[in-house]
Amino acid sequence: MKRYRTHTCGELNRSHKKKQITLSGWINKKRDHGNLLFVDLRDNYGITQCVIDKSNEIFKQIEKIPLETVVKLIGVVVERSKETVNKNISTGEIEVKILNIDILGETKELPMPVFSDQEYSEEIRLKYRFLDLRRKKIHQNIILRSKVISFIRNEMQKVGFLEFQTPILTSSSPEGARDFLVPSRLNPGKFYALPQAPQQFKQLIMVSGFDKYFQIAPCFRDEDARADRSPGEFYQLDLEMSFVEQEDIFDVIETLFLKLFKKFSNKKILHEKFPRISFEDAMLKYGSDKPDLRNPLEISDLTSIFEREDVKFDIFKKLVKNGSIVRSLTTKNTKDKPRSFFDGIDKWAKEQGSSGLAYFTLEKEDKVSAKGPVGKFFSENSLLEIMKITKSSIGDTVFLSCGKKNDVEKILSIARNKIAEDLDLIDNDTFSFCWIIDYPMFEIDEITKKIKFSHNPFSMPQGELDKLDLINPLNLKAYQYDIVCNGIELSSGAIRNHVPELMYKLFEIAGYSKNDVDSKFSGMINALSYGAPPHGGIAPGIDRIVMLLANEKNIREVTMFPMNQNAQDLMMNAPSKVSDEQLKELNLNIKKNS
RNA sequence: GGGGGUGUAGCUCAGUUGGUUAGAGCACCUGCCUGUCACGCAGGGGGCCGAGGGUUCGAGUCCCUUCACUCCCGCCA
Repeated sequence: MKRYRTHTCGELNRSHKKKQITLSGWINKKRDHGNLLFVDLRDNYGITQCVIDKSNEIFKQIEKIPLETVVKLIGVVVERSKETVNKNISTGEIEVKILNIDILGETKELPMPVFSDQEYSEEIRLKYRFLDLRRKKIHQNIILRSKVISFIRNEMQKVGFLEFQTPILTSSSPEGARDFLVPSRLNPGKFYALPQAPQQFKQLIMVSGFDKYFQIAPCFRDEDARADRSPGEFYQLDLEMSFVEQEDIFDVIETLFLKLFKKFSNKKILHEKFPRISFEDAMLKYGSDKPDLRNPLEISDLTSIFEREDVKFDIFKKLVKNGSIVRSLTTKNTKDKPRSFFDGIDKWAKEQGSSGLAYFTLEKEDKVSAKGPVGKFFSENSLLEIMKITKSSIGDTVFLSCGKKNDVEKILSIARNKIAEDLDLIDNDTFSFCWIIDYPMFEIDEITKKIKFSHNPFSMPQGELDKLDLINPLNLKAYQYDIVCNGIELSSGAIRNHVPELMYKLFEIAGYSKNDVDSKFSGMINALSYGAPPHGGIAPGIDRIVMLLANEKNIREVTMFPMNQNAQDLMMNAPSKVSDEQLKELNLNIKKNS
């Protein structure tokens, strides 16, 4: 006989009846009828109802055992009568008549209940994460995460990818996010950085001839948290392939994601061949490079309408003359919505810091007209043109935003989400994937007005390498792509620049001298000079994939031991002060008053 | 760094216009109850109303400051 258990709490059924068994687990819930006591015993695998009555001399003792005590009990499996079967649990056909019980682990009074589905404050959940993790929903989420990662590993290995580990202590890089730094004891005054991603290493793996690499890679970025962004650390399915073009990477990911999302979710997948949308189109039609394609609303450019003589909307016309643009969102068949609906959206837009959204609804009696506060400014011909551009019809409403391009894109992007939500246009039972492609290589930094890399400095520019227009670098597009699902950016990737001479030129445009590149990216630039294969890759975020599959809005719900928003681990008390001896060894002084 | 929300019993929350001794459910303790599965019933203990200051005859409630948690903006190649 095994010491702690013969079965788990999730496996007993009618076939075990009359058997004497041993179970170990936590007391999830008690229902005390005075002379009859039900005890729900829980472990990782499920819940088993155990029962004892006063005829047993240990009845009084068991009555007093608090919830969440760990016990071992010996009992006999009894089939339940039909009326008392519980269909909600896997063991609901039977119960266990308790013969004896041993307490294995006592509990203090609980800071939070485990059996309840109630929501609790993050503070208490994170401090007592080990209790929180016993709760059903998050327990299942973490198991899902484990299964997802195993599945990915297995699939990647099946198609010939090799899994490698890359260093955790590496060097700081000037591009990208803030680094986490680790002082070096043996090299006083010098620091390691934790990798923001194994970017240079995975390219070096390609130069080393391994052809296809992947890793479930921890990534560290010292930036502020969001609901879908852990402070500090997160995981990527990091992968890189040699001798490939963009579409080869897309194939690998589409195949993997279709299998993965079909296996772990029942939701529909909107397009099995993920649409490719250029960055430019995405910014025009959705105002964002991470569009939610479940949302049918689209944006159109109506700037030219406000250059017409027969349009009298003078405020917008004047702004357009001075370089502003006008874009619109059309909602289908909203003519019967109350005035308060439209004004509510305008008010909301103003709260978001924009100048608001003008709107009119298309009508037709004898001729086409526009109803609404600004409707009178539009001639019939201009309305017909608007209908053509926006693909709208009579009964639809056109919302207008006028301003600088960035501002218009921004407000219409969030208005698109807001209006779709208000009108309930989003099918929550769907995954909508798409690729955003053709990112510009460079962009203008709004603050410094200098040219900087818009995405990844190691990306390969598009076009014949000897004909690249380096004079007008803002026109350069890169083999750089994002994959988006339901409006969530899952990953960026790129075909890499494996030509050192070109790399120097591109970095020069972004303001890095040859010496800068040689010293900051020494490992990689050096390697590219010794026969580097064309290569590319991508790195989808594991946490966000699991969030989508678990239908969770917060990354902490799929992370076993997350930090809070201030990047503190309330359970382990990290970060913490260290001793003077430790500091001395590392040659560090802490500034006073800080 | 900036903006919003929340903070009352171990936990989840209610608390009216500023007015007696701050309530409920769960948990905990006592008692009753042999078919519950969020069991039920009766009773009990448990409160620096996040902290500090102010207004007032009187503050959980109004004002100021501050702290914690959270959401968002900035940031995240």
